[in-house]
Amino acid sequence: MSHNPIKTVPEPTLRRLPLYHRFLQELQQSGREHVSCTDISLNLKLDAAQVRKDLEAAGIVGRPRIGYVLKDLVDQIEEFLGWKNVNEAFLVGAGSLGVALLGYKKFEQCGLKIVAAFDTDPAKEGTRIHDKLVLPMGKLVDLTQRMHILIGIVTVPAAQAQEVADLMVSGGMRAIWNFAPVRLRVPGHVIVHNEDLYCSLASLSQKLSKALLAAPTAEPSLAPRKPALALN
Amino acid sequence: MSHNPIKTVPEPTLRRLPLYHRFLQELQQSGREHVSCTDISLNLKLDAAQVRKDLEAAGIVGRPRIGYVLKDLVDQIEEFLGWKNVNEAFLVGAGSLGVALLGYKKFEQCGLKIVAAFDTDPAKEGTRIHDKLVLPMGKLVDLTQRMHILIGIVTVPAAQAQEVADLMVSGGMRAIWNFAPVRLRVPGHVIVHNEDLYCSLASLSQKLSKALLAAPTAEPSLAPRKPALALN
DNA sequence: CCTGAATCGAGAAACATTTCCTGATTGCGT
DNA sequence: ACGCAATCAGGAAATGTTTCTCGATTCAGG
Repeated sequence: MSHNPIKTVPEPTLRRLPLYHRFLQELQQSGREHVSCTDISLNLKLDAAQVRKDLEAAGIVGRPRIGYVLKDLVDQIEEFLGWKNVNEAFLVGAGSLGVALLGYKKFEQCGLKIVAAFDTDPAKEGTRIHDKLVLPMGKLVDLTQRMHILIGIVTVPAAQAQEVADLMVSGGMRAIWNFAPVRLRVPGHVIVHNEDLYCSLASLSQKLSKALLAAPTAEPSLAPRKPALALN
Repeated sequence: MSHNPIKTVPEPTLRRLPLYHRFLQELQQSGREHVSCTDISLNLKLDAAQVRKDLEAAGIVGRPRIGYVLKDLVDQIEEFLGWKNVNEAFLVGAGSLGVALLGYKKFEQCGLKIVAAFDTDPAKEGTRIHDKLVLPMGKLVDLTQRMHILIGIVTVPAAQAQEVADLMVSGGMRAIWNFAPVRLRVPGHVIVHNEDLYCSLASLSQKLSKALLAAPTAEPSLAPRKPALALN
């Protein structure tokens, strides 16, 4: 692929494709053969035109009056998202968040196989979490290199995140999924995805504040509220 | 809604404001009094004009040549995001992800106080996690009503998420922070924020696939790779 | 007090995304 | 075989977001 045959796909589209994928898989189990954009849009409460454009962006074509062949569609979405060729990943930071991620079985169906975890805590060294071995930080760079691991998942506290990212980069990783609330500094060839809960929360709380100003109480609940209560 | 006095702020802006806030707090600790958009943009690698527009959207004004008064700026961002008046929240699903969220101490500084957790597991009932009481599901609706809890956090498996959301809504909650990979169906007056890791992952893996096609190997690492290794 | 540089502010332009519209294709029922 | 309705496709319009440009304001230095 010399001169970019892959046109860049809008981020919003990328984030909707998995939604379609999930719904389509459900549909498949109910024995359907074909599906139209309208079907998808109805289920996900989106605009049908948008669904069509998204699929178009992923290079998927359908047939008038029929829609898309369900099986092919699921396949093509997976292909497009890169979920066919599974990438191995290391996770650093075996705290509760890390443990939670290690337990997400379906990541493997989405092209992500977490093969090991790393942590500074010597007590965790050598144990297994969700069947994945926990190793000491010292081995991170070496193993990343040897095993050609391309994806790193950062679930350490903010203060250590940059340091961990540096190790990942020096081991040759190309993508970092960062759950720490900091912006990592990495070389240009490394992709960083920040999963910053505080940013999400900001959006939520601002919208709630706004909504409460507009309509302080929800539609009156059927049952009258009982006296308030303190929890201790 | 009568006539909207609060102009709607772009979602991207809402998600950048916490970034500014975090950087500004650091700056504050280093004793600075004033800050310019340029300072912020340099640190976060954004466009200065964008920073200015974001602050403008939040209704914040600065002074030419000086910039913004650091203390006021931090205050105004918090005010705008609704982080001043703390909202209480219930978390449902005390699995590892739930436990992780219960441990995020800084949520309180961002207007979110998780006051209790709920879980179906009787073994967890009555225990405390990060100092928060775990209660049985049966008490969710009643307590939500009595305590006027407005925010619910869903950290249960996908299969139970809708059911939990229904309970939250029936108790009078107005906002749901959903970590389950499903799209919840809720009445129009309820705000839902989906934290769907699979959607994030899709974006990451697609970009990585694309990047690997363009440049299969990173800049050659200094040390030659050692032989690959299997982990077991 | 005047000049210059840094900075905000506000509008214009460029760009991205979503929504709308129209036309072409296909299968179904008659 | 023929029309009808469902559906994709592709372009146009509308909307939203980012980037650019220029003028106004303010402080610092001579």
